[in-house]
Amino acid sequence: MNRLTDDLFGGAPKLKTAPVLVPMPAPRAYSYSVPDDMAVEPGSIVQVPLGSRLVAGVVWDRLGEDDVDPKKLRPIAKVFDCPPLTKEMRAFIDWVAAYTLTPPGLVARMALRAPAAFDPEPMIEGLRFTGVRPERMTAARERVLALVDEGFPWTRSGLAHAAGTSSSVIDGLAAQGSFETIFLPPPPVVARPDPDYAAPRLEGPQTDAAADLVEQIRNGHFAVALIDGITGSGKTEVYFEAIAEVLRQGRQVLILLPEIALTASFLERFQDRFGAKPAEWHSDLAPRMREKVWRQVTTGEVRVVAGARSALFLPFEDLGLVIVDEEHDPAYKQEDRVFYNARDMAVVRARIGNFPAVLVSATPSVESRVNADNGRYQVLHLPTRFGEAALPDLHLVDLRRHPPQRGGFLSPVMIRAIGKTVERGEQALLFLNRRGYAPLTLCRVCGHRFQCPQCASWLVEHRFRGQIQCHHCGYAERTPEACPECGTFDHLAACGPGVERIAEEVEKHFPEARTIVLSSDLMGVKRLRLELEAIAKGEADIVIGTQLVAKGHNFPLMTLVGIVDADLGLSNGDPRAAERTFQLLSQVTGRAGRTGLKSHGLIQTYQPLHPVMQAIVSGDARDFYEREVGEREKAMLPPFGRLASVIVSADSRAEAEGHARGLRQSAPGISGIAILGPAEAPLALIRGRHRFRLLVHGQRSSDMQAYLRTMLANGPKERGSILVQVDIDPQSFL
DNA sequence: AGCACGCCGACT
DNA sequence: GTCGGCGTGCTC
Repeated sequence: MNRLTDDLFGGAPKLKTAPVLVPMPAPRAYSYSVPDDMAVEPGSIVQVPLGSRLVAGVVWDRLGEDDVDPKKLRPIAKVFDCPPLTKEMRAFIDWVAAYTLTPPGLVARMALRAPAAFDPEPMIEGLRFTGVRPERMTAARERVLALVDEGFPWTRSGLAHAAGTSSSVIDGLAAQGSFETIFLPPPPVVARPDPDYAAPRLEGPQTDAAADLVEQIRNGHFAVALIDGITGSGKTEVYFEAIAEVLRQGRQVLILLPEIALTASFLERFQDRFGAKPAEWHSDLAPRMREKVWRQVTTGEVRVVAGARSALFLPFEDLGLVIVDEEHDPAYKQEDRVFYNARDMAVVRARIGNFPAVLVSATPSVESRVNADNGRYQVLHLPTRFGEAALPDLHLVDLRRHPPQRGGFLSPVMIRAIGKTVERGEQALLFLNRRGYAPLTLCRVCGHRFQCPQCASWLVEHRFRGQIQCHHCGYAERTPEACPECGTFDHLAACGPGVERIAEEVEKHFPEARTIVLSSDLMGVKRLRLELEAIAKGEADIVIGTQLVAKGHNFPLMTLVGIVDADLGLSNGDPRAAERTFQLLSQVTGRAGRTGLKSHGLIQTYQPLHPVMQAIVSGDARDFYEREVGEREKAMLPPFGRLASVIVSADSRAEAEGHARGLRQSAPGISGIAILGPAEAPLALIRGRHRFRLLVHGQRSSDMQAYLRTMLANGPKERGSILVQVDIDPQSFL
């Protein structure tokens, strides 16, 4: 008995029905009738009428309680000729939906993000030589027949092109019976990677780590490994061996990367090892390519996908391994529509599929570190650099002892180091994680500060563009010449540095040096790639960059890395500030020393004793992580213990901050407040329009609720805020 | 989420 | 007189 077949009419004629997840925020699947001549099974991808339009949906396992009026049932329009979603994929979608409190239809929609891909790609028309030679021979015909003699099929235009003729020659031969038309399967988007294409280049601890991973793959069960290795230690080469083993088993592999790390150089590295590129999956893939990749992933034709977080929802035919590279990267969090952290959901995907997951980072997230300490993850440690690479010498520059000149932001120590580097013909990288010229502008006459009219943040001056901009909401206006408050001209003062201002200072000290600013607002991705290539070739002496210089690219001549303001970001109230700063500074200083040249890092700070600075210069982060775990416990951030807590949710960070301020004043029993984005998975307990969560923890949750009710009742922005008391089990994703 | 329906302001 | 803004409500 087909369990999808429900007898809705007692003795009346039987009507086949099926539950279908539709791309809509309904709490459960909808019922559709199945035409007599149609066969569906759980996982079938179908087209159904919904309101006035046709949408793609998935036949689901169960309907749940069903009280829908049978008269409302509409028939499934068609079943796509496409492999059904596997049982694992369906279980994954249900799990993610339940965990993130997202309607299952919206999660399923993420797996169907390739509009026209559900029907098979059309076959390619090809020609094969029949052995029949034409009565009359010509030179052009001769050339064509010489090519086809080997018996392989050709496309009509391909053959004409290869023979240097027009396609009418081919048509003429076909009319003589020289060719038969055959249909060829569409070409694969990428060639099959060969696990034994190039021998692995492994040494020392890499060999053991790779052997451990291969062993895990051979066991073929769920397990999580954390590759914890410093920059340049060869982490990629190690997980490539795990991939090779999965390929030998004939199963598929998913490599998750933060979008920005999906570079040509990564794909080339993969190709060097496996003889073919992985298929790419990210948001700006051309639609046609997107469909092909989706299709070939479902059929198993594509064996390895390298993708951004959304690739996690691709319906693999037989996934056998998931890798999460740069697992600490905040880009894994999706904070719109469906809120999830792809790193955590990758672990869930592996558990449901009963295969290994590998998390990779030079600076693991505190969450992963805790999971490793608790024995949930196996740690593979790579403590040394690979090959020629040597770690840069790192030194703190105490800005209290070596202050910059008046009006400047670079310490004399830093300026001397830049000078020596440039003299040697090497490159210097100055890192400041702040776009624009100055983060705050004020009037020296009346004290007016330029503030965004739409939100509350300061307007940032962008001198190259002649604008002042809000980095929060995107508001921008031309830089005014006079103070809008008191009308005074020429008395507006720029406060604090941005990369543009550092460039100005550098140009003053080194007028002959070739200086370039790399900032996301100054160039598109294409332009950026060109600039990065030019820099790698030595076409710049001093590079000044924001966050985007932290990732990926290697600069062989880069022997000095200078952090302009290492303290930036430590004081913004984010409970993860120290961890983020540590990760960012590690990445940036890791840009130096990738070749044999001796390299240095100078870190300007007012807090040389801060644990982040100590961890960075000592290269030993153990104490730092231990401390961070303690701080997290105090702030009640995941992934710790089971807590009785209260969560307030708000529509914006500003609103959440307002609530936090109010709470600190009005509720003395509070022991911790943390403001979280919606993808903090274990806290994904409130849905709706609310975008930020304020997790408040106190001695007694009933007291907390009372405080919160009072505060929200009196607050000016209470609209849309709700209260929930919850028990959180932050480890529940395992 | 998407789309239709519905009720009030500036324009061919 | 219409085009079009986005508020409200519904979809098996």
